[in-house]
Amino acid sequence: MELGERKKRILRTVIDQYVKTAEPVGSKAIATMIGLSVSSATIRNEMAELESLGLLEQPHTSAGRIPTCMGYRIYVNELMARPHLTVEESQAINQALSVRIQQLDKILADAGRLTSQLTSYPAYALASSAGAVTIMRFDIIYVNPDSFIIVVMLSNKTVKNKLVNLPFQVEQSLLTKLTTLFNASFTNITEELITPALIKSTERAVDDRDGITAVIAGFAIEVLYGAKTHETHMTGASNLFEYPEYRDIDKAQRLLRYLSDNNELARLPAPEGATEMKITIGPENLAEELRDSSVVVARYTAGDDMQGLIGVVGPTRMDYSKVAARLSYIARGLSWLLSGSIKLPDALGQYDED
Amino acid sequence: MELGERKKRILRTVIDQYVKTAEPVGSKAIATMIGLSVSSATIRNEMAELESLGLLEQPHTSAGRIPTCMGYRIYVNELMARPHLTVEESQAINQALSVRIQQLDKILADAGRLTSQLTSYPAYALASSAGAVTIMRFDIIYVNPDSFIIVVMLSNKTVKNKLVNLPFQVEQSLLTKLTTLFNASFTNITEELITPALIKSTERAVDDRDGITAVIAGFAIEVLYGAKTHETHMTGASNLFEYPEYRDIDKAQRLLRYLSDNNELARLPAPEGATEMKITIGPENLAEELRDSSVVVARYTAGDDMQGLIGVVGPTRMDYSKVAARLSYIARGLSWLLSGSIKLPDALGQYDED
DNA sequence: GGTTAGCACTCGACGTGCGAGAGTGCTAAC
DNA sequence: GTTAGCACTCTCGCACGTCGAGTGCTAACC
Repeated sequence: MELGERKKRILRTVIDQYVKTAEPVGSKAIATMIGLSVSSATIRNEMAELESLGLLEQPHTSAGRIPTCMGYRIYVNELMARPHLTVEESQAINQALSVRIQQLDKILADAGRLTSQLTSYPAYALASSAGAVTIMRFDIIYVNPDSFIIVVMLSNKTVKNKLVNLPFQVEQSLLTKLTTLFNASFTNITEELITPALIKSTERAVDDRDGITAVIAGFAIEVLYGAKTHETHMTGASNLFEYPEYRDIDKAQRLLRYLSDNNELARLPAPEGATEMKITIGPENLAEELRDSSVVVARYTAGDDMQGLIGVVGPTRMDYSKVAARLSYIARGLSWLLSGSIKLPDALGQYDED
Repeated sequence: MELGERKKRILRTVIDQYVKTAEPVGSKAIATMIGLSVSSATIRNEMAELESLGLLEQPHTSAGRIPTCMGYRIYVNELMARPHLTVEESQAINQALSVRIQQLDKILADAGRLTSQLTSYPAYALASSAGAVTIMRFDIIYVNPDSFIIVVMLSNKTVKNKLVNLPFQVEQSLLTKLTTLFNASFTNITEELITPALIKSTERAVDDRDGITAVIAGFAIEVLYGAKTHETHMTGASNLFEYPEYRDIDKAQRLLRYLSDNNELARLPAPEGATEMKITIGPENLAEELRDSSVVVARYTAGDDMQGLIGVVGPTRMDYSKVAARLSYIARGLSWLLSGSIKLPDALGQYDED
């Protein structure tokens, strides 16, 4: 697609203006805004051509023009300004992210909230582990005769625990024996390999008649199962209402319903290959519910196995350049934070697109 | 408030009907629905009186009547049917609750989702611990020379852990010494009592020059801090749009924004004293955002220290009797589940009001 | 005294028509 | 290639008239 310089300028002006006002923009308005000293009639001719190229459209005959999804696509790929964050903005993000080293889920929720606040669009964050997760080690802590704590460390470097209360007493020596056996037989295997047969044989080996072996094995299965599923967070959904495109209740409802379904969230578009960020505009989205919305999503990494996405959903009339810049910065911040570094660097660099 | 039998019957019919249709109900409709063989004119006279008592109102001169908040109050206190759940319904709830014994937060999220599904209103669940939480025991698990796991057990019977990776090596003997010391000095005290001085003196006692003591103490503080704050969950917000009273975008937005603020959720009405359930209608709510909505909330208990609320928010035109019955059942189910019982009883009993 | 039929009245919902305003496409001149 | 001018189109908001539902009131009835 080869566009003349002036056409590009007009397209950009239409988009920038439409993003701000949500009103179709007319030739006269552009003529005054654009630096060039040409009349509105000239602009009209250019706009008519842009329309025949499929980049602009008219909602009805006598209104101004609005960008089509293809127009946004050109804008995102070629035209969009790449605003650097101001010092204040990046400091605010750094500060928000570095407040407290917490569990992954809390960090994710915070990052989502932060993103939503900074962009004023709904934001989502999700984490998933790349490969199959296994248990790397078991520890069983004897608390008192009728309770103990199971601690397991997973291959993705997370630790889970469970407090078990028994309606009867248990010997500390049994727990010691079980610890050894579980570390020998239940580590480095996936959930499916924890079979009833394996549990039974372990039970017999320690002469456990109370089902304690089964309790521990059950916890192992539960933890492995939980690690397979995605951790998702969604914030700022009510921001949607700020935008006139969602004044239509039914439209808003459909999108909100879609976004509050965690399974659907996990299926949202993701950056491919080595790219850091992906922008999906309107009908480019696979999900029916998103066909007239856009998604901007950035990837962050957390150690070797974990990786996640943080994204923003909004109308196709989205301030792509602002959102992309902030999202990119936050994703990098998350990567820093989660790869174990304690402090954020002063500058994380700026947003570069695909 | 002494109402004649017929007036009560009319009020109840108006409310039942209005809850179903969201349309003002007229005298003629009532005359046919109600069993009594009286004409619409009689009903009109009765309704005029009910209006002057402040229990009904007319949205405009020539429409039917709708209940006022005071009308709902009377209904809830005196008139409302107490439907028992059908066997299928209670079985569905039992099954959903007993699927899997998980962490508290997961259970809460599930219970919220369940409530929302069963009532088709937005639901929230929150847990908070009654008294001050302290740490009851510390365990430190040596994993390898540069990492270890901290496990703490809290007075509210929950267990938290953290995996620590060090940029240097640590002696197993140091960790053993620290375990003893922390169990001696950091148990049974609240967050405020973990002072820099206490940390410093522990550090000196074990000759720790690498700051490992501070890491462990930091985790203790973090855990105690986290235990103080409320765990809140909100589900099914998009259900709100089912109801015509929230077709007004601004109204819906205000409520949604309010409900997505966890701090505000924690301040919602709660049952007082020994009552199990509380219904707050329209202007009875303190929060401005809830002035034209209603809240039904039930209490559940989990062991000695923990207690929580599970509630539903919707229009004042709410099916109070259905919601109350389901909520009560679910709250009891939660209490059972969280007090350690493995299996739900077949019947949890039925809803009794204050 | 409570109940009922009849009737005039009120008010919102809905459809229609009309004028204003904005912005366009086209044509002819520069 | 650019510009001014003009007729055209379409939306939006407003006013108006009609329709129907439901009421309040009055007078008659049991």
